[in-house]
Amino acid sequence: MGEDRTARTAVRTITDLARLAGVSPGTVSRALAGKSLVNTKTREKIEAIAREHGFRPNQMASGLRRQKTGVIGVVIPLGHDTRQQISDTFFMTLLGFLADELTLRGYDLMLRRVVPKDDADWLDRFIGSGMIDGVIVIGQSDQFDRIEEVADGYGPMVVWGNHAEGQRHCVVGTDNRLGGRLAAERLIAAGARRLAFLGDTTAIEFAARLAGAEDVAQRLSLPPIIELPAHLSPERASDEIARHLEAVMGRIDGIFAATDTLAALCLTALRTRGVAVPGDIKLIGFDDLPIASHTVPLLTTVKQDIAAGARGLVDLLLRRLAGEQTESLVLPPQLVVRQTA
Amino acid sequence: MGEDRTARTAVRTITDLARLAGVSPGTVSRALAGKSLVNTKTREKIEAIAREHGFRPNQMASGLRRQKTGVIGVVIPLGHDTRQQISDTFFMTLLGFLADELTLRGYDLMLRRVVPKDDADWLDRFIGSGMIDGVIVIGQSDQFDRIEEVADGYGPMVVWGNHAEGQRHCVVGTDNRLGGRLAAERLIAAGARRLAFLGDTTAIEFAARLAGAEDVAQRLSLPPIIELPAHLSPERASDEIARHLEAVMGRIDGIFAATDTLAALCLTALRTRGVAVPGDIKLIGFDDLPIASHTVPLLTTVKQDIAAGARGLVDLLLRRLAGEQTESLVLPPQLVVRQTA
DNA sequence: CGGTAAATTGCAAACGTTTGCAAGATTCCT
DNA sequence: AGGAATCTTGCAAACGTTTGCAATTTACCG
Repeated sequence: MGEDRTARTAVRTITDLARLAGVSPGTVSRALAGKSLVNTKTREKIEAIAREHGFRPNQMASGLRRQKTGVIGVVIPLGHDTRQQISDTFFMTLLGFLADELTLRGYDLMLRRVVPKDDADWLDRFIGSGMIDGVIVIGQSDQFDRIEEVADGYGPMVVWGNHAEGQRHCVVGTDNRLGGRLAAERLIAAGARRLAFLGDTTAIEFAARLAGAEDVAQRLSLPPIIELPAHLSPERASDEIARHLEAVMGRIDGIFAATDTLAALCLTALRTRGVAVPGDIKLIGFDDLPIASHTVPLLTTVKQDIAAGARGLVDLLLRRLAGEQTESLVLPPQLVVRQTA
Repeated sequence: MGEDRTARTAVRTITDLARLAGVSPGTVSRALAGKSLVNTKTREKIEAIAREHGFRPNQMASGLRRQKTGVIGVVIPLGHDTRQQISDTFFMTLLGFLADELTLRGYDLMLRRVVPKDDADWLDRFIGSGMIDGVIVIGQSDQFDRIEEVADGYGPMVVWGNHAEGQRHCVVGTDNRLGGRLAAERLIAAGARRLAFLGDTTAIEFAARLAGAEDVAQRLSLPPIIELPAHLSPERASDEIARHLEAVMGRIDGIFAATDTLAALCLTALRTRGVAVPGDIKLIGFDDLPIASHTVPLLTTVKQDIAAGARGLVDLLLRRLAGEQTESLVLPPQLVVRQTA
């Protein structure tokens, strides 16, 4: 009964709590904030009451007053292909690591997926909402210019993506060009000479991967790499891949897929038409997603260190929040040789 | 130059904007809210100025005043196995669909991953933060009781997971028991008689799947199903699976894996030891993740409709926010026959 | 014990928005 | 033209915290 009575007293606000403790709201605020300006005994009493009633301060009010929210925005721009990242294991895994890393650093994560094409204002709207202290953009998609503009006037932003000479926004990402070189070199070491690149190069990360491969092809005076554009969503990609193979079969002996997902689809398509891998065609992917170690034959690929990427993103963002100027962070990819090349 | 001057006038608050428009803040608020109480001409003028200066109202302040934030919390409790869901494609895909669905309905998404073991207070803390209007819990993990308690005093919560007789919290999920039946029936139809279940049954969803399979085994007077517990993270699971196979090989001819991910690992392990699938052992998974259509041989599995699940979660939550009482939603799983059984 | 320094508290004004109420301006009718 | 009805607008009080400043209490010292 007595317990009932105390439990019944709803104590939602710091003022309720203050009344119960017989002090002023200000004191309660200070006590809960753990500042040293309040008497130890008072603090303990207040903490006890707070615990007993399960009191939690309203973060909205706190955020408004302090002009900071403790929330980091994470935004995934869905480019050309709206359905793109939904199936994209890479981005989702990165998101998982980001959530962990941010939690660890005491921040909450607000997720937003946007379609820039329908909503030119996507980035400013998020930043201007007053809900977030900083923003992490996952993937530049085709929004490089928009991001550059924003970066001029807004500090606490870090982007996952490709690093270009002289760009103004702070980016974390794999050295895609180097990755492309590694991939091409591996294909060639495995005996391939006439290469194709599978993937849509309007995404600048992919373009950079192709460029790296082309570096190698040129250096060795191989024929130019054939581009085979493909969407990332499995439904669409399957057809596209089939058509591409139809067209180029016999003229190539090595395929560099922009993504493990594409590589896996490609592998299936090749098997369907009875093409031996790596016998007739060598194949290499990118990312080293779980799927790469489940295909038959096992997929040779270029690994991105996703956990390190997430750590880098958060680290740089928090340093920028603290007012620091930060350079971009370019992570080295790593060749993982399995069976397809 | 003129443009420079106007652009320079920082207009962050509704009051700034009011001053520029020569009206009171209240009028600006009403104009921007699109209420009909303001003169068309005034509204247009205000909207023009707002657009010109890229004004966005502060959502924190708005949220505080209106006592609603337009944000839905999504929380993933990491149970027994901390690293669990990070690699779990299923949860991540669900999250992606949730993000889409919430955006569509005009809500933002706040993501939190918690380790209940280290933080008994995880759910109340999130709810009491004042930052969210409602919460979606992805996966009951081993927190069924905690969730039940909270459900008694807090309406706007919907949980992804398993539905049990007479439970008090509103849940959306696949009929796991039925799924288990479908799986067992398929294994048996393919010729298996001595079944094993691969997965950790302290997760109640998995327990229900096993229960469904046992229903069938009992009905047909087959020997009891052998349990092979395994973690979900690939690193740990591989070893565990290898050990399990070592122990039971020759005594079973059908494996029901709790998850496609486990099934894929299992398939690899079986190939390593030269066991023919489906020749010597039939195998079936659960979920129908992308990986299921990339293994060799292709994985037979029980499909969960993730998109429908996300839609259901959001729909029920919004109805609860509107004050409605809602029943749980149980989705039918669907057998997808491929090559492993 | 008087007096100063330090520690502790209360007061009240912010943070930026929304909204009930009432005042002022228009419109419309007779 | 006079007055009621309807539109528009402004005023000011919230929403729940935090924090500078000042007032009060306590501790300390000679």
